[in-house]
Amino acid sequence: MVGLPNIDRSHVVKDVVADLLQRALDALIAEGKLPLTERPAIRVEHARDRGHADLASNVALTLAKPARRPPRELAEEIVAALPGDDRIDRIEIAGPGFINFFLATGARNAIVRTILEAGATYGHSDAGAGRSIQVEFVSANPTGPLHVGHGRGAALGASVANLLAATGWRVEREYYVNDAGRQMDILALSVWLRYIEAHGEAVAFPANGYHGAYVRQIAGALQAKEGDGLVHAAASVAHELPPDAGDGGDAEAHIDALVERARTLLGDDGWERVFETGRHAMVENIRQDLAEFGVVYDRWFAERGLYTGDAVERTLERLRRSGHVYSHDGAEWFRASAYGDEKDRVVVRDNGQTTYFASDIAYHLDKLERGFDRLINVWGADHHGYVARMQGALRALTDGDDRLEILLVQFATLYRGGEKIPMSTRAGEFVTLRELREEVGNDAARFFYVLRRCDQHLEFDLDLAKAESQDNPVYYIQYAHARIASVFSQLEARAGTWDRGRGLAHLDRLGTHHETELLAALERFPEVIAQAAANREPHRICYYLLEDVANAFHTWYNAETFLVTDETLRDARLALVAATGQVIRNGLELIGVSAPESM
RNA sequence: GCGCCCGUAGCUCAGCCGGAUAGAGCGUCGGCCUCCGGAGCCGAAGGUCACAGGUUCGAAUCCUGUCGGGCGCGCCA
Repeated sequence: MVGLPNIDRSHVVKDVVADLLQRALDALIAEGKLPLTERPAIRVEHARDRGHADLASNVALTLAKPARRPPRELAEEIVAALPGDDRIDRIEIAGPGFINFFLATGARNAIVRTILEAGATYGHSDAGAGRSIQVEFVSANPTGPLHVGHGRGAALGASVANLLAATGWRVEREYYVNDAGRQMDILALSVWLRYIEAHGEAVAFPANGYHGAYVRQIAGALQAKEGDGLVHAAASVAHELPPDAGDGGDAEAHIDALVERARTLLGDDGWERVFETGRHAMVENIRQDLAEFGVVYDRWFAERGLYTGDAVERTLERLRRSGHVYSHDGAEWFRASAYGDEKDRVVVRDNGQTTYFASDIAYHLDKLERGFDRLINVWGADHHGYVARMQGALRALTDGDDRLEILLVQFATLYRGGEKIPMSTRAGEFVTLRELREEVGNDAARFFYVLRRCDQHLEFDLDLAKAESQDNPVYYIQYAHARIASVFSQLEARAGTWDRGRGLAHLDRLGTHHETELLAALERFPEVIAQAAANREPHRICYYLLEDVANAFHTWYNAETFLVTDETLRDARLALVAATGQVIRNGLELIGVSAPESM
């Protein structure tokens, strides 16, 4: 993916205009008419309101101050110095000093050829210049199936990764498997309790254990692998444990004691086999779930690996040496407050155990050592309290370099029949990603998840996502694509063929209002991708496809017949139809949604 | 109490590295139409951009404060 070709943009009218303005300014500066020391950056924008213009520039406004001239007067002078171009019909100066360009009919037609020639790469660019970037996302603890909240992180992370790849970054997608903590011990314990329960050794299930049905399934797998070799009598398991919450005790103390008991009864080897069965089953469950969702990783990084080696200790030692970690009150602290965090954070507890934060720093040091130019983490918004310390740690490890970016994803709420679906992790009310996918389909799920900005709460309307009507935005876009395929099969049914060369040779036959609108939308695609990638905002792709492309296409389709008898006109229109299909496919690809030929 | 995110049309949301008369879909109201692909097409009404200051030639957009909503503030993971 390194060295994506530089795309020739001489056919993109917006760039043509920017170039003309640049030349006009250069000329004025050379003639001494503009007292500017540096060459100003030119900005040309698509006019929001077509009544104003097709393209507009505010250079005269921004230059007014440094040039000490009234903006309108400046605009007049720039316009007078503009070289001619037959793609521009006329130029006006409006409002406080905008230079408005009205394009000649057909000025944008050349984009059709560009799109058809670039095909699947149309819209891509090389802004990333082959630099490397790692996107770490989802990274849910493998203690249960993914739920709908994780789905949003998955859809966002995958789409952002695609956007970066499309803009010339070398992207690596990674899942950090938190398989080393106490929660994993509790999963192993839960599995084992269900396993002995299936052998008639029922122990009261702990309040803080994992109650989900999937635990019994894993217990079944354990049974298949181990037979009854790991069964212990219920009485020996429950013997003299501190009381659980239901018996007026402390749920945490109870379950920790149960874990210890299981370890003792099973021995290191037996415990490890139970643990590994649970870990493996859950990681595979998640991997499979995501793969079905179209989310595939380059690497699954196991937290456990940090402990089998000396990564955590090595990281701490490095921070101690550089003075970022100090001892206090029997614990060791990372000097997070030096990097804008509210306070310093413990990395080694007074009992000698390292904290989760310590292994997270070690993990991120590992990322740095792998040489990524940039790192992106996608986190649930409930983790925002960790942003400052994590970025602080990264700066401490890189001498102040700001290489880690964290995208926080707000919560998603599901609605069915206008009613909010309650979402707690309590058994029964838990909505998994798999259930959601099965109900609305992968396409709708991927689309709705990234439809909103990630820092916006998401109201996910299940009924709308399932609707086969044009109210459903995914359907509306996919329908445009299917319609395009249908136009060509319709042509075939009438024993006609599309002469692509003739179409491209007669693009000047395009020029109606609807065609011009559609052409303008297609021309904008590379900018939309560039901006979506730079801001990590895949929702822009959704809105672009929906409001700019699909809408313009449907409107055109409804207004005009493509399959006319005039062959040059027909072939030119079909070229535009084909180009539209290409842009829709490319856009949907970025957000992981399929582009069906028929629906 | 402190910190982060968000307050835009009746509803759900775009627009936010400052730019002209703030947009879309749904809903509401009024007209057409059944045509390559199926309730579709065209149009209208509807907004002090939460509020108050500030910066600027120009603010929904940047800064400060207030109010409202969400989330987070362990030697938990």
